[in-house]
Amino acid sequence: MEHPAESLSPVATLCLAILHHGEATGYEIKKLSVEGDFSYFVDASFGAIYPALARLANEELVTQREEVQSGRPSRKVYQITERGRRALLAALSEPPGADVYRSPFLLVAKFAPHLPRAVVESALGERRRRILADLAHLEELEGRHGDAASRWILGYGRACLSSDLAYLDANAPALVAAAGSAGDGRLAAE
Amino acid sequence: MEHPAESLSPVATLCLAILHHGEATGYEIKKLSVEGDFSYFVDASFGAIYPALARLANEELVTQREEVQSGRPSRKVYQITERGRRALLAALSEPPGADVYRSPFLLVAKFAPHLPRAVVESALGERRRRILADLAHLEELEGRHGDAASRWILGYGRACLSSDLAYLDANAPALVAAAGSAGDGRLAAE
DNA sequence: TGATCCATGTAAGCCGTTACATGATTGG
DNA sequence: CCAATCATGTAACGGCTTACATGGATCA
Repeated sequence: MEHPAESLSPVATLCLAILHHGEATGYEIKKLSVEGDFSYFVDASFGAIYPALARLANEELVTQREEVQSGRPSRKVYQITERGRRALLAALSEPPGADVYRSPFLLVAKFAPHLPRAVVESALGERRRRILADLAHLEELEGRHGDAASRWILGYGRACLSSDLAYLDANAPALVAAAGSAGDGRLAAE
Repeated sequence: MEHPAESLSPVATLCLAILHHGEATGYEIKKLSVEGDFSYFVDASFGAIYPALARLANEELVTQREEVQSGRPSRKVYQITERGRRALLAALSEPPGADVYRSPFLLVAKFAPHLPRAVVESALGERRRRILADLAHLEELEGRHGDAASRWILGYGRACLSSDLAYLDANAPALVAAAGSAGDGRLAAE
């Protein structure tokens, strides 16, 4: 049960990255991956995390300790091992894959001339709301983070979101104006 | 063979979106999804596109015409139908999913203190190169696009990439300085 | 002469989501 | 009293990637 580790899956990498900072349960890893400062990497579900942790334990990249609790289900607390640390650092040392940006919103924007004004407006509004929420969340995270690298990446995120918001605010009216300008008969309207 | 369309998969949406602008073969759709101005939406492979087109033809959202060529394999040219247009516009009319940003690079950045300087430097350099390439590519696309909506989304992309680059240029030295500052024994070095 | 472009498709397999199963405790 | 939180896991299903199979034409 000790392969040469054969490179980690994204979820496994996430688990090790989080455990590098301290022990945690699967449940906590999930929360950190969604709300914490790892959400930019992968956004994993339980169905992915639990099996990944089991595999990591099998390969001895993590160890586990069971904590029986009264009233609550018992929790399995995982710790990263020396081998785990090495595997993580090795994975991070090889050239990182390209960043991925997928935007359903931009597709809507591209089709603005073919869509009703209301649809474009609500997509724009929803997007703005989300950027604002992310920004607020980011600033909250910035409040409670000491190490330089964390502040660096949070700053990165803030820079991107800010310019994003600026473009949106400056150019939303233009997109709304373009909406519905192509004659498409009557759309998906009922 | 005519279900109520039951909402489109991302790849199917991509196909319809491209076909909305004019007929194309599976091969061409792939190219446009990688190089063209749809790459921000999904980046599909042949193994995803061909079956998707077959399904769309089955649901009568597209039609196909076979063009026999001498010397070359014959090509299947697809056209979107009225039903296809309606299905696409209906899909785009419901609230778009959240934009996704996944960054292996930021994970490397977060672990900078635990990684050798050379690793951090090369990740930073690679990222810079990619942003520059994307920017150049974007400007090339901007040169040959008439409609307002296309220019809008290209401008959006340019704004994001520019601020991205600016942050990188301003803050790369700080990250390099932080590299290797945590004592990790000897890393993944052999 | 060897890589790349054109061009379609299938099959196996991975990786992950969703839904299900279970159930006490705490907070509104 | 109802919802959410804590907590782990399994099973089914889906969608996409990768590799395979095929092969002439063009370009360096």
